[in-house]
Amino acid sequence: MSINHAILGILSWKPATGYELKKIFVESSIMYWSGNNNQIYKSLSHLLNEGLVGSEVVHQDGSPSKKIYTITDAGVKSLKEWVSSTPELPEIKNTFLVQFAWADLLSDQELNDLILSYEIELKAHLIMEKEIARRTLHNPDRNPREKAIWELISENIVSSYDQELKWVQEVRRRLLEDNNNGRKIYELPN
Amino acid sequence: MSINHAILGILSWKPATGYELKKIFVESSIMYWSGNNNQIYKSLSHLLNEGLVGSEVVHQDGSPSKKIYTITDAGVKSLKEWVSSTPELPEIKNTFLVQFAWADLLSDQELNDLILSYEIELKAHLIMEKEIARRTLHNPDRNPREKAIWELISENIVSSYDQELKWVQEVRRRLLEDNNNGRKIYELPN
DNA sequence: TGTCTCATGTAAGGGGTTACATGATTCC
DNA sequence: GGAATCATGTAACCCCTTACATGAGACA
Repeated sequence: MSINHAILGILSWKPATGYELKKIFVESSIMYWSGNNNQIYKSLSHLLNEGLVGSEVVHQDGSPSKKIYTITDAGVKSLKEWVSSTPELPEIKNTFLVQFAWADLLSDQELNDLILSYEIELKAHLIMEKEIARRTLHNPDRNPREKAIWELISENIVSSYDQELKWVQEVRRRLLEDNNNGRKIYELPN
Repeated sequence: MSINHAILGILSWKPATGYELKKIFVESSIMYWSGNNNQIYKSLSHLLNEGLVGSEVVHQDGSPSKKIYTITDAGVKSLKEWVSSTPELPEIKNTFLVQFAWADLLSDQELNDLILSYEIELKAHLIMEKEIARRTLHNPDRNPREKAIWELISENIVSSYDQELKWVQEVRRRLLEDNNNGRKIYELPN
């Protein structure tokens, strides 16, 4: 998938400017990548060339002029085609796991610090995701089917970070617990 | 993190050629991205310039000559620094969720097909990941701490795909179950 | 005075993919 | 005869990030 599809999707809700699209991307949990000017403005002019969106320039006094983009029938058709195309697997790029893979280079103290800082970041992020989910859920313009869909999307995101947090806590428990009194240093699983 | 760190990590186990590195990347679950020639050979010549690896050309008859890369002391130092640096959050780019966000454009039949094809892909991938995990685990060259680390890494990966599979099954249950007999169409959670 | 919001864009560069090129040997 | 393995590399091209440029009005 590319940013083009995501933009068509957002424009299928309502017309928007590049600036508004950017805000939606940045605040989104599922499309947070792509939230930068370069791609958005490039993609918009590309979609315009392809006839998938139309644009109208609106002059304002006080603020700069803006270009409002609207999805065309061809755009809706292209969006629907993409939505029903065979999905890809999620791409999980967890660089902490790569660091952790060579964590035996570290002392117990350094390893503890590493795990702890990951845990702290995860906790903060999880709170943020829950807040985004909470805000996303009460949107009155949705039919019951759409409501169910967005509920499931939020559950997916929150539970993935939640699971990662549980995992890192398990890591700490297994690798570091009782290191100081020397009873069971590396407790292995059943 | 960049591919440079991952290459240094692999070379910290034992010297290797670009070709061997590529195989390790491709077969790996945590570094499967980056398994392409372009990056590997570029990165190797960059690491060589920086003095983090050394190389030795070995001529063979029957096969092409190869360059065996070895990590230097500076390389080990740089690796250790990176390993103990503050970790990043995982980057999850789940394009299925973006498709799913606009799934209300689809009929029940089309939505069912979409969900089912995602489920099938996930199942196949999960089997593969479990197989990789199984093979990864019995490595005799590891001390107890390293064993525990790799066990935890495998658990992380398998459980993340496992959870995704459970989620998609829950999606199907909530959105599509009993659609045909019309009793409860979109059952909402408690 | 400085920062924030609105608003559109460009420049430079890193990261990553797919495909191609070469060429001998081995296996089916 | 065709594909796979070993082995190094290049070319063209997306995707994506960070930073910069411009410029008015609002707010502290």
